[in-house]
Amino acid sequence: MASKALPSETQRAKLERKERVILEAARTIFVDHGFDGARMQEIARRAGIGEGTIYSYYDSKAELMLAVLQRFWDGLTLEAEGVMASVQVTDFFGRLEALARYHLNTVIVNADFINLTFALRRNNSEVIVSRDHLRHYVAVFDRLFLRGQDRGELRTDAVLWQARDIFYGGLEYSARSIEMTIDADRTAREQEPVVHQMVGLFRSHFGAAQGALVGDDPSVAQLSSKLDRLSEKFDALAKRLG
Amino acid sequence: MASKALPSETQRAKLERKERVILEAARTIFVDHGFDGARMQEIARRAGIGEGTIYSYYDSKAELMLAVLQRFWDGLTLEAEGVMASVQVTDFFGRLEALARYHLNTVIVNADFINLTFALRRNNSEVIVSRDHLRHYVAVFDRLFLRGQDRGELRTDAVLWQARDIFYGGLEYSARSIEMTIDADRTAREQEPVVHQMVGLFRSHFGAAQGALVGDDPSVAQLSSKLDRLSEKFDALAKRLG
DNA sequence: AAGGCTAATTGAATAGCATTCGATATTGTC
DNA sequence: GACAATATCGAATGCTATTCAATTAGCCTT
Repeated sequence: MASKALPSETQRAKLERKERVILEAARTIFVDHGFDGARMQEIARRAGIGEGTIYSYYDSKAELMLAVLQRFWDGLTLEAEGVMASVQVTDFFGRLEALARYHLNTVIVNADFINLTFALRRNNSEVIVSRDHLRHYVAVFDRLFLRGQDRGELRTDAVLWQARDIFYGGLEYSARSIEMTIDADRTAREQEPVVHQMVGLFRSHFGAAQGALVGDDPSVAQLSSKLDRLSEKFDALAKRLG
Repeated sequence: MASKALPSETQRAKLERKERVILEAARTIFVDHGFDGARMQEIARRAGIGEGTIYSYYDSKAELMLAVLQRFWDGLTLEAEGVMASVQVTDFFGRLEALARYHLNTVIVNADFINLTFALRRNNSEVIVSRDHLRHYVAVFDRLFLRGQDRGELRTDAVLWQARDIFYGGLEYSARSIEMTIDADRTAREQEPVVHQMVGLFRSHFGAAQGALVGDDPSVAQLSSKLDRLSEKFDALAKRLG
């Protein structure tokens, strides 16, 4: 029985290793040539196996791509969680800043890949990308946000998914803009302003009263000045009383 | 000469009509089946012409797609400009709301198509989608924003492209979320909250001091309670005075 | 350790599709 | 009406994902 389990374990390990080799090769070729530009022959050659062998691991090119994407997003999720675990600050906005910085940079570096995620969606009507990996990835933000609400740093009436859409949507679009201008006017837009912009936006729009330091919020400034005036009147009256 | 120009005019018109027919057919097939799923044969059949004829109008399937996209975005731009022209309100936030409502709805209705825009980008390394039509489209927002700054409704230190990325990025992501939940939990997320959220966000984050009226802002609530306490103290003092 | 059984691997054969091209039809000019 | 130029056609081409019959490697039994 032991002699049965051990070789089978080895066999499994071998298959898994080969699977990794295929995924690695596929990833490289897909990134270099895009989905349609990638040749199954080249992927097979790079993985050091026969063309047909790939099809005993994945049913089609699209599914292979899907597996590559799955791996990619899982890696990102792990990295994002790592960032959240290692960042020193404990307040919501500090952690949000770290996440925003990580995400923006990631999106810029892996732009091709992220585009492929959405490109695949429509390629074959049969194959629709499972959105689970995306859900899993954005869950990092969700946890942070809910914790922020629990700790009273965020408005309790703020809607999670609206905030999430602003966060990821804004950063993704910014990444696109940054890319576009880099090769358009050769004037690279910087990432840091985008990060700070996003954090500032969360502070002023989703931040709770007590924790928020909304120095630049005009409506607060307005009320504040009114309050100051009232305070002055009060002091004047108090002084008159002696 | 006149006899020369007139028939040539007719001929040109004829060709242009045929071109429109091809584009119309291509659009339908692309929307139905996606880029890879679309068969040139089917497009030809639908347009009522031979397969090869398409290639005397467009050099390749990708370029045909490009032409379809161009037409699509130009149409959207015109519509968006129409919305801006016909909306009654003149203040920035009112107009922004109209634009946001139009854009969100458009993105949801034409989701497939908009995905195709970005999907094509990578398909063949030779064919890279011209981003001009996108630039043209977002220019509607740009004009509105700059006008808002001129009129003193927006902070003058707000950066146009950052605001633009938040606006379009947030709405696009929201559209995706809305789509996903519609077929996931069958609980349709509504569009209106997203629109109001976006306008509120612009008000609190990009709005100039004087114009902002953020009634539900908790930081305001906090100041308000301070004001109440001050008011009580005031009343107490006044009573002491008799 | 040999033999047999199962599962994995291979690459040549198949099939689907965009694109090309020589032949055919249409249009415009005199 | 005939000639030139232009537009149209769809069968032939070429490229590539996918299949499959043949071959090999792994594992178990005796």
